[in-house]
Amino acid sequence: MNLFTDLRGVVVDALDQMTQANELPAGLDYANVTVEPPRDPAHGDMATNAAMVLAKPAGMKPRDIADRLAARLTDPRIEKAEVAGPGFLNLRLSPSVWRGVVRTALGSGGDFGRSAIGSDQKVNVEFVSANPTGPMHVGHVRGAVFGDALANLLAFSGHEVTREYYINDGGAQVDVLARSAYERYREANGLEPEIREGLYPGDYLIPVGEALKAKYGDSLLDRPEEDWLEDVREFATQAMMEMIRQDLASLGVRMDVYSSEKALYGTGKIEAAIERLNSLGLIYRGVLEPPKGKLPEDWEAREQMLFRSTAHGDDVDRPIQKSDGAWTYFAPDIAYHWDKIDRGFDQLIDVFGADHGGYVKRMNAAVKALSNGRVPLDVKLIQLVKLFKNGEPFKMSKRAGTFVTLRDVVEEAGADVTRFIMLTRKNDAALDFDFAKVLEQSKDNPVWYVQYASARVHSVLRRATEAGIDVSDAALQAADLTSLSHQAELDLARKVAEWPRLVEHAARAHEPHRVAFFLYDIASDLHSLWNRGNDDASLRFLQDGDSATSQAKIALVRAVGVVISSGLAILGVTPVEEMR
RNA sequence: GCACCCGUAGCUCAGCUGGAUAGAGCGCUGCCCUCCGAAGGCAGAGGCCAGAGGUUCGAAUCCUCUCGGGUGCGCCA
Repeated sequence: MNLFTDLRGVVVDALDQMTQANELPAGLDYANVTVEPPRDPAHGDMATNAAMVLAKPAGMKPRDIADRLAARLTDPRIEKAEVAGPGFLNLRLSPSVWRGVVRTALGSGGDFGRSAIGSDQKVNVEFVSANPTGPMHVGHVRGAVFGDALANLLAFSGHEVTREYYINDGGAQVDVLARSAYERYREANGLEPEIREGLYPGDYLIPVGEALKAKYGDSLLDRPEEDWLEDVREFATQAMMEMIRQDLASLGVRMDVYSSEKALYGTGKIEAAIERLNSLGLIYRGVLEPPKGKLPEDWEAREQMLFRSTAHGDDVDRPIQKSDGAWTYFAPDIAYHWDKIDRGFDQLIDVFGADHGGYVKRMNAAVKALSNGRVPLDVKLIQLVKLFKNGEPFKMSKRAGTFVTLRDVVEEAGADVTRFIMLTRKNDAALDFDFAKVLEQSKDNPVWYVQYASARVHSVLRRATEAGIDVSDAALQAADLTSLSHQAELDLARKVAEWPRLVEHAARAHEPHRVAFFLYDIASDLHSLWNRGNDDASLRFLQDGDSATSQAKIALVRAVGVVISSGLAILGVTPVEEMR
């Protein structure tokens, strides 16, 4: 329930009345009728496009429809309805509407803006899914923050959300991990490690080697690989996952489910998924055309098992078995997504790095086929983050195996700042992250600016309390708000009213960055009003000797604080109460 | 060669799934501190929304093509 949908209901009711009075033909489709705040506040508080949308199907002039619609809008909340421009109907709302919004925000506390658009919707958000071969690096951070914030946003809009991590522990890379760890194990036993080309050279495997020694002593030394590979792989993978879990925790991310790729092998799940596709006539043996442009040197035509993904919108069919009969990476992925469908999710979201863009169509095709078109899959591609320090590119030397880790970023910038900044860009746009800038205390830094607003809200509450004014939610809610009458104050209240609508739009679009931008906006409005108090004493939040008026203004400030807090909660950022 | 993403103010980016005169920050110009926090605020200049067609009451947004940038393209994951 929010103001905008309420008012749309009022407009639709009026349209129905017009239909009954034969002022409109029956059977019109209202789907495109909107009621939204106009960009230009001079046009009023709300505007509806009803007359323009209906003009053609009704065979009438827009302004005629608008005039009659205006006459039927008798809801007390609407003070004035006037036709403007090509046929917009601009609505001016009673100030009491905005005061009511303030009261609602205070009354529902942290739940203000919570929506039910996702009720009965089970959503699975798969994100991070970093290979368990090392600590998380900066490239994973953005995906982790995005996925977590999106999950928060969906939960806030009523969805039942599962956060899930897919562990790629079934491929060749975990064998490489095992061999790398084995060298560190030899090192722990006093031998010289041989970190050959292709192995993981990072220091983070040294403690794993030591732990292997603690567990196995010297019993694995000088044994052929087949004797130890499986055990060491299992051990090292678990160690890596423990490290990743800790990395995620340091960012404030907690997964609900960890799914293992390896666990799909040998259980018949992959075979079952492929058989399911086969029964749909989507599996065949064939030879793919050679890739155009960049032809691999050793390319030769080979027959393999293919998935007819072109039947569901892909450009070419995709191999699910290598020519030697082993599964490609795609096969367990199909099985995994089928498993998710099977677990009853109504909606799947995959958060991938942008380099997986070529994977989207085939995954969509697979999910469409497996779910019979029932379960939508939205793959969110996360563009890369470019690190800077004082404008200079922050280099990571891959050769040395010393990449910038998630831990480095969090230790340098802090989890809150990192999370907020990562969400100040649309997911599919590249993002610059400058360690110096994100910690800067200026308006150029959105985190700081929003936190500053949060601090100001608390500052007002503290000072009011010192002045003996009751600022409990109950008291503020009961306060007489009629003194909130200045346009600047009503504008801020209007901004508060937009919060529930923004949540719904952001949730539907799967775009948590909109929350960050909104917070910046409302923070800016609060700062602006605060500053007007410098010139116009009547706009100050604390009015000396007039606790009733003060309470009304504080109620507004507090309502802004409620929005900032719940917005930051969606982003996973802790609001500050004081600037230090 | 093909697919996907991107192209909006000098710079970095928003733009509410098609609405009215396209917005914000930085930078630039000019104002504002006996003032609840000036780590700020207010105002101004700055745009052919890459380009060309199309769809319609109406396009930065949808469609087609062109140009430019990024990513990806079987036997890696």
